[in-house]
Amino acid sequence: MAMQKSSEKRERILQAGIQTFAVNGYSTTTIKEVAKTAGVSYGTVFTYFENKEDLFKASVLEPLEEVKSVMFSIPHPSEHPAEQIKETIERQFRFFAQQTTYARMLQYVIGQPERFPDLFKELDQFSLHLREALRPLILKGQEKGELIQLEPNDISDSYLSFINGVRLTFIDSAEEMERWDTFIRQAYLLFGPSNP
Amino acid sequence: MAMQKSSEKRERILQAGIQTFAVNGYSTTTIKEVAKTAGVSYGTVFTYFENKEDLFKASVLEPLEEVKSVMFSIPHPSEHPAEQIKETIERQFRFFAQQTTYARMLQYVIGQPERFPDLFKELDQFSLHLREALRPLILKGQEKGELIQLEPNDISDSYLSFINGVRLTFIDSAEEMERWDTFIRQAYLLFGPSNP
Amino acid sequence: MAMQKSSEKRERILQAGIQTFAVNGYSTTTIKEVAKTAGVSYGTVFTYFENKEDLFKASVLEPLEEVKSVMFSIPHPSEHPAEQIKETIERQFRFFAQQTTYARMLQYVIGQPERFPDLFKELDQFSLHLREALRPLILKGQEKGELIQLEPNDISDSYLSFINGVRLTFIDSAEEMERWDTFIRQAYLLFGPSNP
Amino acid sequence: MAMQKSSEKRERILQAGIQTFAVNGYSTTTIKEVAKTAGVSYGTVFTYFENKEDLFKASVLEPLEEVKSVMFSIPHPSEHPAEQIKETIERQFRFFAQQTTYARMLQYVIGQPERFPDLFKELDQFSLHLREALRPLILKGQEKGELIQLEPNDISDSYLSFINGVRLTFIDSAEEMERWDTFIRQAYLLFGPSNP
DNA sequence: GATGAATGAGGGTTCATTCAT
DNA sequence: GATGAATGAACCCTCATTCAT
Repeated sequence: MAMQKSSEKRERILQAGIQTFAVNGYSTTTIKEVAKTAGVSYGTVFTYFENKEDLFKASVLEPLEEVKSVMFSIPHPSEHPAEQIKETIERQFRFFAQQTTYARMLQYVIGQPERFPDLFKELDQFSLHLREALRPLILKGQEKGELIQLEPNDISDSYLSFINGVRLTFIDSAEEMERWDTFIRQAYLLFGPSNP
Repeated sequence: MAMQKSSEKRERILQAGIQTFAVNGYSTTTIKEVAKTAGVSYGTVFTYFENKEDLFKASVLEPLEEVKSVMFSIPHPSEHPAEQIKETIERQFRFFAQQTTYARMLQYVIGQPERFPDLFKELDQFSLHLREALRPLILKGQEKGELIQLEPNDISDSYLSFINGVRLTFIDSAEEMERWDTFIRQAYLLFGPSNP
Repeated sequence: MAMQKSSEKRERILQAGIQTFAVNGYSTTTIKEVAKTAGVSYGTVFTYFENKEDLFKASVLEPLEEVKSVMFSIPHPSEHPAEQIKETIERQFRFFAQQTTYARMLQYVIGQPERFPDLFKELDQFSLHLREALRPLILKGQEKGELIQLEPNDISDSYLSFINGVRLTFIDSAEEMERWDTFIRQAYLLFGPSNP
Repeated sequence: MAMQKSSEKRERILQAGIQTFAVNGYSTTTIKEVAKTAGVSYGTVFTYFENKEDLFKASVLEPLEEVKSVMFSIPHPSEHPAEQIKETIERQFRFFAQQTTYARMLQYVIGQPERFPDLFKELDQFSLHLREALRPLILKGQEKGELIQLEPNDISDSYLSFINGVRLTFIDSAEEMERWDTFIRQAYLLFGPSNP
C-alpha cells in the first residue's frame, strides 16, 4: 500500500504536491486539490502516498537531490580560485532563480522546525555539507591572497543565508535576470575578494 | 479591522497569537491553543479580535512598528560614514537576534504572498523604505572612498536579504552571540568597505 | 431579577422583541439585536426578562389581550343579525390589516406546536372562545332565515382559518385597503348569507 | 444549487430534512438530527447537499412540484362547472389533509419573507398560477348562473388563503376526515354558489 | 438598576482517511 | 489499480447567560 517509486502517475501527483504545497502551505492544501491538479482521481493519491504527510515529505525531499548536486558539486581549486568561486556563485544563483516554487517549500520547512522536525533535520545538514564543499576553494583563495582571511565556515554560512534571504525577500523576481546579476556580485563580496 | 480596545487581556492574547502563529503557522494554530496560552477563555479571544484572521493580521502588523523604528532610524552621515554603517548593522542585528519568534512570522507571511496578499503588500514596502533610509550613508561612504562604488539600492536590498536569510537559516542561534558577531562582520562586507 | 411589570424600559424591550421575533423568528433573533432596537444596553434585557424564552413568551402573550378584546367583543343579536355579522367582520379585518407584525408572531407559534407547546395551548383556546362569541349571532341569523343552516362552530372555525390564511398568504398587503374590502366580502360568504 | 445525484440516500436525507424542518423550523434543526433521522452519518449529509441552507431549499422546493400538479390540474369547464369546482375542492383538500408536514414548511417560509427571500418569491407565484388555473371554471359557472358574480381573482385568492388558514389553524386534524368534509363545504361557499 | 466583558456549550463545515465496488 | 462515497474528529464562530463593577 505505498511507495511505488516509479510510475508516471506518482510523478504527476508529486509535482502537483510541490506546486500546491509551495503556494498554499501544508494545511491549506487539500488532497482533492492535488488530485485535481495532477489529473487523477481523489483516491489515487492514496495509492501512491500513504497519507498527506507522506506526500509532503516526498515533495520536500525528492527534488532535494538535484539541489544538492548543484550546490555541492564545486570544482577542485585551480590556480585561480577567486575566479572559480565567482563561477560557482553564478551557477548556483542561476539555478535558484528558476526554482521559485521549490525554494519556497524549503523555506516553509526551515521556518517551522518544531512542526516538521524530521524534514528540518535533513535540511539543516545542508549548511554543514556546503561548508565541506566550499572550504578547499576558500582556503586556496586565501592562500593566494585573493580573499580576505576569514573563517571559511562563516563565509559559507553567510553565503547560504544570503541565497535563502534573496529567494525569500525578492521572491517574485524570477524573471528579471539583471537583478540576479546584481545579487551575484553582492554574494561575491561575502567572500571578501581583494579584487571585487 | 480590529477593535482598538486597549486592555491587558488583549495584549496577552496578541502575544500568545504571535508566539503560536510563529511556531505553528496559521492553520495549525487553534484559537483554543491561543486562549490557553494567553490564560483566557475561548470566547474571550473573540471579544478582542473579530476572528482568527483578524488576530493573525494584528499579530503581524502591530509589532511591525518597533521593527520599523529600529530599521529606519539611521544616523545622518558624519565624517566617518563607514563607521556609522558598521554601528547601524550592529544595532540592527542585535535587535533581530532577539526577535526570534516575530521574525519567523514575518518570514512566514513573506513566503506566502498569494495566501496573505494584504499583509504581504505591507511588508513588501519595507525594502523600499530601507533603501531611502540607507542611501545617504552609503553615498557619503562612497564619496569618502570608504566604500566600493555600487548602486546603493542594490546594497540595501542585499543587506535586507542577508538579515532575512540569516534569521531564516540559523534560526535557533538566538543565544550564541559570537555567531551574530560573525554575521555582522559578513554583513559589513556587502557594503564593499575598503577597510573590511 | 425578573418581571417588573411596569417600566418604560420594559415596554421598549417588549416592543423590540415583538418586532424582531416576528420578522426573524425565535432563533435568529439575538438579545443584542433586541437591546439595540430597544435602545438599551445588552444586560438590561435580562433585568426585565429572565431569559430569551421569557421575552418571547411575553412578546406573544401580552399583545394577545388586545386581539382578544377585538375578536371576542361581538354585539348581542338584534333584529338584523346578518348586518351585525358583516359589521363585525369589517371591524375585525380592519384590525388585523394593521397587525402585520404581531399576526406573524402568532402564526409562527401556531405553526410550531411541538416547539412552543405552552404558547400553542394558549392560542389554541382561541377558536373555542370565538365559537362561543359568535354562536348567538349566527343562530339568530339562521333563525331569521338570513343565513344558511350550517353548524355554527364550523362557520366560526372557517372564519378564523380564513383570517389567518389571508394574513399569512397576502402578508404584505397591509396598505392596500381595497384588497381587504375584497376579503371582507369573501369572509361574509363563509356565513352562507341568503343575500350575499 | 444542489448536486443532482439521484440516490436513495439523498432521498432519505431530504425526507428527514422536510420532517425535521417542518417540526422545528430552520435554526433549531441540526444536521446531526437530520442525519440521525435519515440513518446516515453526519458527513454524508454534506455529500448530497452543499450546506444546511441548500438542504432547506431542496426540502421546500422539491416536493413543491407535486403540490403544483395537484393544485393546477383543474378540469376544462363542462356543462356543470359548479359540480366540477366542488370536486376540485374535494380533491385538493384531501391532498392537503395528508400533507401535514410539508404544508407546515410552506407556511414557515411564507411567514418569513425577509428571511427566505428566494424561496418566498418562488412560493409567491403560486397565487398567480392558481388564478389562471381556476378562472375558466369560475367564469363558466358565473355564465351558467351557478355562481355569484364576483371577480374570479378574488375568489381564487380567497380560496388559497382559506386552504392555508385551515392547514395553519387546525394543524393536527390530519386524521379526522369529518372535519375536512366540513371545511370542504365551507370552501365551496367562497365561490358563492347559488345552490350551496 | 445598568452595563458589557467573560464564559463555554453547541452548531455548521471541512477534509484526511477508509474501503466497497 | 482506480474510484469516490462514507465517516467523524476537529475547528471556527455565535450567543445566551452570568456577574463583577
